[in-house]
Amino acid sequence: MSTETPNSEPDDAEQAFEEPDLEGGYEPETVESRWQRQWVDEDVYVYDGDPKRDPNTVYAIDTPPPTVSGSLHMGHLYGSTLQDFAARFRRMYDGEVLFPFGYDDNGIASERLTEADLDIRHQDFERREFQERCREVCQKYEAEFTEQMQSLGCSIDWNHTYKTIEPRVQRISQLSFIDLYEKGREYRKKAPAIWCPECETAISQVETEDDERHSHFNDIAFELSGESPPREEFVISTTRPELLPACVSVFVHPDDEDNQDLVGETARVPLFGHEVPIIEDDRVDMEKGSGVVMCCTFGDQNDIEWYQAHDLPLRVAIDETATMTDLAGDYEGLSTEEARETIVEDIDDAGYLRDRREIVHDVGVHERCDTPVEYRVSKQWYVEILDHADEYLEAGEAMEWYPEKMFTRYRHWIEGLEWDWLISRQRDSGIPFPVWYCTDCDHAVIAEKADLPVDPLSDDPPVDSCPECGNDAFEPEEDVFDTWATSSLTPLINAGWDWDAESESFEMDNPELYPFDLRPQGHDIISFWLFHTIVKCYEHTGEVPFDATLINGHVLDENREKMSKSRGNVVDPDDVLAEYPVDAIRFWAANAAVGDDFPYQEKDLRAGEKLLRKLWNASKLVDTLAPRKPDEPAELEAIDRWLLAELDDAIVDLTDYLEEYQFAKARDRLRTFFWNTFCDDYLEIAKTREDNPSTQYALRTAHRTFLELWAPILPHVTEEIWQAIYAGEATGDADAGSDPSGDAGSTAVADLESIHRRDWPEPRGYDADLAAGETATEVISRSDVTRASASYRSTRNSMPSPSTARFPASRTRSGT
RNA sequence: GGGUUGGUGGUCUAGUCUGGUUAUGACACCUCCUUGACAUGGAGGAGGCCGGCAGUUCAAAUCUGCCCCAACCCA
Repeated sequence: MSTETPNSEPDDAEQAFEEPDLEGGYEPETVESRWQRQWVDEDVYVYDGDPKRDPNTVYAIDTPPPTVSGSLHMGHLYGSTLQDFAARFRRMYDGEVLFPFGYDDNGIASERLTEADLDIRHQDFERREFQERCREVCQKYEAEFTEQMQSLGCSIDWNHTYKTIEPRVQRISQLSFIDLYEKGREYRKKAPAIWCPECETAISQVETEDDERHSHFNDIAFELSGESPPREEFVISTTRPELLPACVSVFVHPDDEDNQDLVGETARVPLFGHEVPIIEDDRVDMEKGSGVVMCCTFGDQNDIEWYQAHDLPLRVAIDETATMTDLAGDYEGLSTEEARETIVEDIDDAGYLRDRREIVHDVGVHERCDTPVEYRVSKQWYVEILDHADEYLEAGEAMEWYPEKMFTRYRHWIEGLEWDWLISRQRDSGIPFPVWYCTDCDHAVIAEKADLPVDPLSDDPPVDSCPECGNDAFEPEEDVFDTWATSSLTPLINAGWDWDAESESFEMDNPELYPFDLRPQGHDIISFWLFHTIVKCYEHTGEVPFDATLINGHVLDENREKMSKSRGNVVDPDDVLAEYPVDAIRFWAANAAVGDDFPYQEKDLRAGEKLLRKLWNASKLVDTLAPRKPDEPAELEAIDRWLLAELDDAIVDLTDYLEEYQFAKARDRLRTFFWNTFCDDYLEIAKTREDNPSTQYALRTAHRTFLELWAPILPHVTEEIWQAIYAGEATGDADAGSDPSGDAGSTAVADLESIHRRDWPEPRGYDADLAAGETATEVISRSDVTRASASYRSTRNSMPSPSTARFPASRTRSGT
């Protein structure tokens, strides 16, 4: 073993299992991928599910599955690394851990990815056929993504993965719909909904965002009709003159003295000629334009409120593709943009345009395609949430928030809710509603739970005739669920929630997992993903689905600026991984206070590399200073007792920090103790006490503990050192380790004694001896260390025996 | 426009809730050191009016008010 030459056997060097040893320097580029492969091959992180397990001995994480819309970015890398810190710590500390992984591939995002990737349009395909294309494209991206994820070395249970489009999940999603329907929490209603004319679907409030757009404010004169009008005309300002044909009324603020005379009069819409009432309402913004405003079907959310409050008629001038309808007369068939320009010209020609000026204003756009949204009346399915808002708030209060301050965001979001949750989407790719409608009375027929998953487009309804009217003809629901309707079920998916026909109730395959211990996610998705998940799970189970939620911040660029493609400051994880060890990246990731945004910093990656090297080199030194398994002396000497007392303190602190997800504090505490106290002070002293059994015992005890304490943060290097020195010793068998002749990975060692499955260190009780600590601290003051080292040096020069000769076992064990 | 969070040596940050040593550490910088793992190491040093203004207090990075700046969330 010790005579192994670096470049022998170039032919199958890759294939053969490389026995870890401490020769030479640490080589992360080969070591890390080797362990990543082996951890997966040997099921080191597989959750050993047992429904009867005491829930308190299981630490279950519910990870939000990434949307399939592209490749891995720094946010994924950072988020999964934080989750992995928690998972690895808990696996050692608590026992079993479920760290699952999934893909959210049933929604608009993956549908648009497919269109872009294949350069096709969903409209040009049959639904089934288009869905096939989606599956193919997603599969390709998912395979790539999985590979990238695995190269991060996260302790994910790769046997426990799911896709939100797979049949099992489709069944859960449809069961969820039926359960909420039976509980009276869902309704189908014809009502105004936010509509994306590009995607041609209704969308929910959370899918819109504001975007600054250039536009024009047009001052348009309206004439008063009526018997004896108080004046001839008034002026309204609008950015959307194409909505004139949809105008249904004009509003004036009750406090607007200048325009009070208009209230109760009737106005004639220019160009289109129809007459509309002038009404007062305090929702008018008096500061904007002339203070007089027109209400249309529908320009914005105010229009909808007025439509409902004043019982106004509907005048639909724009259809689902943002094309003018016949109501627009001559303008029928034009797009809204074309109509806007043409109508302004015609209004000008007719002498009604009083002014036109350029403005920049915020427009609601669909977050997926940046298209300004419209508001359309259509028949949609809703989940009722507004009436339970208080309960959802209480559910949020019942959870632990890390950091605590993030709860405020959740509270504000709930307090600002204005719409029930719209869950139907007029799309091709997605999970279908398990619903048919009677062609006669429109009664909704819901699928039988046993038949799920179903697709009403190809499956028959469970009844032959309508239970309401006896009619025997049905029409399938063509809509599919909103992505969030399914991705809000991940705790139930992970716990194996299903309808049990025998007991006639919902049950879980792994009830010990639910409620989940931790829900990690970025702070940007608190308001919808986390919120929707709480809504769904709470309604289904009556329980808050998570004990705690961990909110991570965003990764910024080196100048603390948000990464964005347009700015060109995006850091690609592949580039970082090519240059730095994963463990060094993890060391960087542990640096931010949880919840804070923090910059990507190469110098922190270099600091991580230095630490790996230090850990490696210190391990080499320890290995030459003490036998691998020294006996515990009856009495420890003061200096050694002091070290172990300090170690106890570090264990206590570290355990507290990691339990509270304070990764940055854990990292700094351990680094300082390891580097400054252990390496700089204690190792120097230990060099002078080589044959001392007390020191040998303390050295080895501390070294093993350091590896265990570092394991959650630096899993690769600690595993490599552990395997090189300590693995296999428990049995004492000669064949501990592996069978080098075995044929590569597939038949690898049956039971790898991974450091990551060891028990988390516990204090050994040395902290009680404070007096020794006091004395010892004085002993290792700088001058003493220097003097001790110097004196050792002078004696050593006349002593021939190399330390390695004294412990031959340390060099040959692995070779036997 | 409303809300939330943050602003600490050149850079990133700890400390702020619970006021009280010389304000923490890392990186960068300067000086010295080839001491049996590590010079990608070690020892030492310089560098901060803790965003601004006012207030409370014997005492303020820390508490209060106002202002400025940045990011995010919601309009």
